[in-house]
Amino acid sequence: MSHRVSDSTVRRLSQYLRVLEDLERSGATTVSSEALAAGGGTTAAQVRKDLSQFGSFGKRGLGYPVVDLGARLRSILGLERRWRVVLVGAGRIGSALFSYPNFTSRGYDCVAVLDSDPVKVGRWWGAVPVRPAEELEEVIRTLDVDLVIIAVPAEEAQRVADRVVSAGAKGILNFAAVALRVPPHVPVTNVNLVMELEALSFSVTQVGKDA
Amino acid sequence: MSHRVSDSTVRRLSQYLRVLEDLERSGATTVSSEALAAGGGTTAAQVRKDLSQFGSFGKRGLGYPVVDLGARLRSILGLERRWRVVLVGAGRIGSALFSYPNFTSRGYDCVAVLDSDPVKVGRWWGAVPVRPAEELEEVIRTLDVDLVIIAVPAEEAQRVADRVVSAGAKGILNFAAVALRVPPHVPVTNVNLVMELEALSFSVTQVGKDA
DNA sequence: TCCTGTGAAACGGTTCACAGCC
DNA sequence: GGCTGTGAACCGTTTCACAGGA
Repeated sequence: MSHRVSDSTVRRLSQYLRVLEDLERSGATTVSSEALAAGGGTTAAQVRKDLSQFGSFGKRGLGYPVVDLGARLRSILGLERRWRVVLVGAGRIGSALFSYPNFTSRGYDCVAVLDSDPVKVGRWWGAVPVRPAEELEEVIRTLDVDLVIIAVPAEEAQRVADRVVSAGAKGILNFAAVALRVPPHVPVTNVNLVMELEALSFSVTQVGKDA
Repeated sequence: MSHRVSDSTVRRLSQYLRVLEDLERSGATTVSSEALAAGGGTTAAQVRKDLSQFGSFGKRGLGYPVVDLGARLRSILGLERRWRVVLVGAGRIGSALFSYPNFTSRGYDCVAVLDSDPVKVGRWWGAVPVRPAEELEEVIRTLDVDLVIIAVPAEEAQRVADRVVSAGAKGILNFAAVALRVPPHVPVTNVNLVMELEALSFSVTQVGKDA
């Protein structure tokens, strides 16, 4: 069971978990692969393949136990522990992320915010003060940080990433529009809003180009 | 040249365009597939395959002309025109998107912001007032809206999407954590920040699980 | 009967390798 | 010589179809 799990599978697991949590609230005890597929925007066969990579949770003829499967997915996704997170770049994107109710409830704790703008330094973000960017390494080490969110302009992102890696953070969520170069033991997840918008305008441009 | 272009290809084109714009500013006239690959985080062969789907822009032995290729990519991605955009949900995510310098410079104009919270209605977002959510259809029709950004809680997202589709918008950028059901002629691009975070924590959990 | 688990087939995207043009 | 354009091989993912347990 230690083979490579694809990225798309993981995203779908996250989606299934959301559906399961809704079902938990509604009191359902079992769920079929078909129902999970409907809620997750995919197919029943896909759901079964995805889940079978991690074991056999379902009962044939019945479906999957809602609570057990939810717990298992949380365990697989690494949501059973809490993650200590630092935000670099005290802009709107970071603030958007922190305002998500799921951010804290899913186990992520923002332990520091940093910014290179002296005007922002010293202000408070909820319970956390904005610190100067120079303190990055110190913060990562002394606050035992796991994940770093990079939300700075593209030109600065690689420099931040280098410092983050050498200070020993375990993963990076990158909002800057550059491909970061980091060693393979530090996973990076990229989110690029402009790229998504452009993918959308491409799709819209394509619609009706097939008559 | 009218075959199906994959989603991943489009995202990469968007990345290449960014690299080309940097090169334009630095005055370079040609660029090799290898250089584009380095800036875009892929391989030279991938760059050539991607571009060859739309024609032959390069000169063998030389590379690609920076300015021409940039223009061509903008045309392919639908960035030669301006897009009229409405934001539904006057929260932080939308505000983050609008604060991106590239949002306006790449051709996106926010023509309206809507929210169901009476406290937010009437406030101004830059040059645009926040309007009540009921006006959605009217706004889409009278302001000739192309794209709608859905940034509302998951429970409300499908209802908003239905109204958006029936009012005739051409595409949706969805920040809500649900798979929207829409007819095939309305492209949807999903951005799910919590899912990205969970994909990251999964990857970090996996690192070192292979010894 | 119902629904999962899973090999096998089909599909699509990426990589390779080289022919062809500058 | 250098670098693009592209068929062919490769590889991972999705879909299919059915065996088998509740």
